[in-house]
Amino acid sequence: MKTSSTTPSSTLSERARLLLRALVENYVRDGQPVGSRTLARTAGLDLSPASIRNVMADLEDLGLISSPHASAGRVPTPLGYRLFVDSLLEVRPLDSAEVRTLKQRLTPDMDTKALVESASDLLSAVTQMAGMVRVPRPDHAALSQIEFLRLSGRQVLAILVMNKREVQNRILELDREYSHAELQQMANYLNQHLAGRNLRQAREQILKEMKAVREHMNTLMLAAIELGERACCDDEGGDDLIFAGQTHLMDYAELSSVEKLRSLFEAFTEKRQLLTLLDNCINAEGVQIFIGQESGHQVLDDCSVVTAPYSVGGRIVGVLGVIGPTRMAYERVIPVVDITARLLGAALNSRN
Amino acid sequence: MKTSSTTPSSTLSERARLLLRALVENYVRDGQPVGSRTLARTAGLDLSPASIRNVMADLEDLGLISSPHASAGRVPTPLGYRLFVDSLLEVRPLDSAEVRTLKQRLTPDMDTKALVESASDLLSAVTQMAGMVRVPRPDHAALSQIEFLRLSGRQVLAILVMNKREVQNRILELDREYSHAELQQMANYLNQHLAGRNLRQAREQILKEMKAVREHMNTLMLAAIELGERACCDDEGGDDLIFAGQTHLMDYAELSSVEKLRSLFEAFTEKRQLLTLLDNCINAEGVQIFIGQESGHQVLDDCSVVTAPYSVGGRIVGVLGVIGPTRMAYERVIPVVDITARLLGAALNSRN
DNA sequence: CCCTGGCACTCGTTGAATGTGAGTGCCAGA
DNA sequence: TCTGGCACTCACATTCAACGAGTGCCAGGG
Repeated sequence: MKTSSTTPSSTLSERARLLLRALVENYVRDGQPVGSRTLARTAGLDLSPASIRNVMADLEDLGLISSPHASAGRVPTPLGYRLFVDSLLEVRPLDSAEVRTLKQRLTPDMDTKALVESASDLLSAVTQMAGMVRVPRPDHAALSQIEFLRLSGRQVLAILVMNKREVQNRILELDREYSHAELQQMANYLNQHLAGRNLRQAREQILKEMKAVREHMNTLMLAAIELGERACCDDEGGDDLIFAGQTHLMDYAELSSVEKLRSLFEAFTEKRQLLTLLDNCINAEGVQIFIGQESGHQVLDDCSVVTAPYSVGGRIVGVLGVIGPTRMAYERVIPVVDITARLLGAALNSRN
Repeated sequence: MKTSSTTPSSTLSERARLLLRALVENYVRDGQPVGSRTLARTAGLDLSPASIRNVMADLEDLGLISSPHASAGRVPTPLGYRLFVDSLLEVRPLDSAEVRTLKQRLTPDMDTKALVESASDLLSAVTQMAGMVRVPRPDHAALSQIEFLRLSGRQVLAILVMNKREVQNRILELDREYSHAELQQMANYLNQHLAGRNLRQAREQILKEMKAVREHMNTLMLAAIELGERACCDDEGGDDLIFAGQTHLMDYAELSSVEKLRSLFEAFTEKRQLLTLLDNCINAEGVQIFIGQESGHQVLDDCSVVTAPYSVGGRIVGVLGVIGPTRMAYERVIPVVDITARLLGAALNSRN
């Protein structure tokens, strides 16, 4: 922020950096290509449009900006946005009133499903884009109680009560018939050893005790462990990405060609692509941003995706994020996604 | 089909009827206003364009057709479509190969949720429009087993196994604490008296026996009945309208203005309006058709909705249908919706 | 009386010509 | 190194004319 020529960090003159930043800010605000004159007025630098044109030519050579056509202004390229978010952007933290509002909508007295849906709604409402939340991995959920119900023959219904209120069922096909008493006995055994632990801990515990247990019980316990692993938070398997506010995307001129919308909405119903994208973010440190083609999914070529993982008890259990046009107010969206992830994690956590 | 002037049934000359029918068919096929010459060629009547123009003028006066502008052809109005479907349309039954294909995708070995989703998918795939299915009222589902699980204090988890494989949970807040033994006893009692019946029968049965039962049990049984009433098929309450293929609607020129699409898709996420519309159809005899504004919901002003109730064991338990542009191939869509409703009902039925 | 051909008229659509304005690139001078 | 000036480029809007599909109406013929 001091030298007036090139900075070592970026091979870009301070002036160029300032101009790029001003250009992105202008374009994000107004949505129209910005020309040298506008930039001369708004960038704060005391330069003539002509000088600015020179710098803009450089920026264009570097692939950071481009003009839609000869006599229009310039528009940031994905590369330009990338540089902007990486080193030019000043994330303004949300003001505390906003944070409070968010917090009110994510309170520990809600169950997992309600929390996830609320988070998704909030993301979309606050950013005016599409929100999405990967439902939390059930690992962290505290196992309150486990019970087996004999259905018929070898079929047993396993009932897991998590977090005291949330119930999961799974029908298990067993290797042989078990009597009502046997099932009861096994449930008791499991409850004794597992109640209060989360699924992960429960699994470890089971593995530890496995060897000490009579042979004919192992299989059932293995089944129970498997059940725990497969059990997915709240909803019935696979359908574990919650969207909100997709229709907001119809308001953005850059996406409003019907074909683009079509493929986007197909991706929303299909979910697969977005799931893989989010799952790749699950190990990221914090907020992660995919600009344009960076996501690697063609449907999202004209979009940016901002994601953040959220964690419970120090362990990352899910990811959330928003989808919008590349032209989005990153300096606002980033803190919103960040805070929402924290608040969701906190709410999930302090609920146990 | 005989008199050459006006028929008593409709105040419309046979010629006018034939022309209206040809006009609708042409317009539905090509999507463009149809003029007198085209009609002269395709309607089968051996008339000159000029004569046809005279008839078209009459039809326009009656509000059955209208011209988008002076020098375009004519287009059916909603009223015109209405007359068409009411008395001009010849529903061609589906050929048996198609029926077989549908049948293969709706087999009794699927659970309720899978069946409903499959039906919705089929509707949208076959018609190339949006399909929707109201999930069946649980009344018809056969209660295989009921069990109570003590959670904490007065909270009890009720577990209903329906149709041998489908599980529903509901947490009940009771008036006092019940011991494990008491709960077991009550479950046994209920199972003895209710197993195998469907929820409606179970409810009646309960009401009958109520007076004969000890006082302190009544409340729990009432709770159980209430549970049964509230219990909703498969999914967790309220979310009981399954869509498929909404994106197909983006392909129709008459809907592809972004604002129309926006409000349509908002209606899809909101669901409320469509639910009320469908719920109004639940008492209809068979296929019901809403053309344009007939639905009474502004979002659907440019759409037509074709619905049909489906039933299990003679009782109507749900409704399904499709949404598409008013300009749709009614003579094909109607039998598709009809058959799908029958097949879904049959699959649900023969599963018990 | 109904049907038909003819004709004038309407009106959207297309395409070319034109002007306008925003913005650029480059150059010469301070 | 910055700046004003100037020619140039395009997208966009406007105008205008030609076109064509289709209508409404009228007068003549079966």
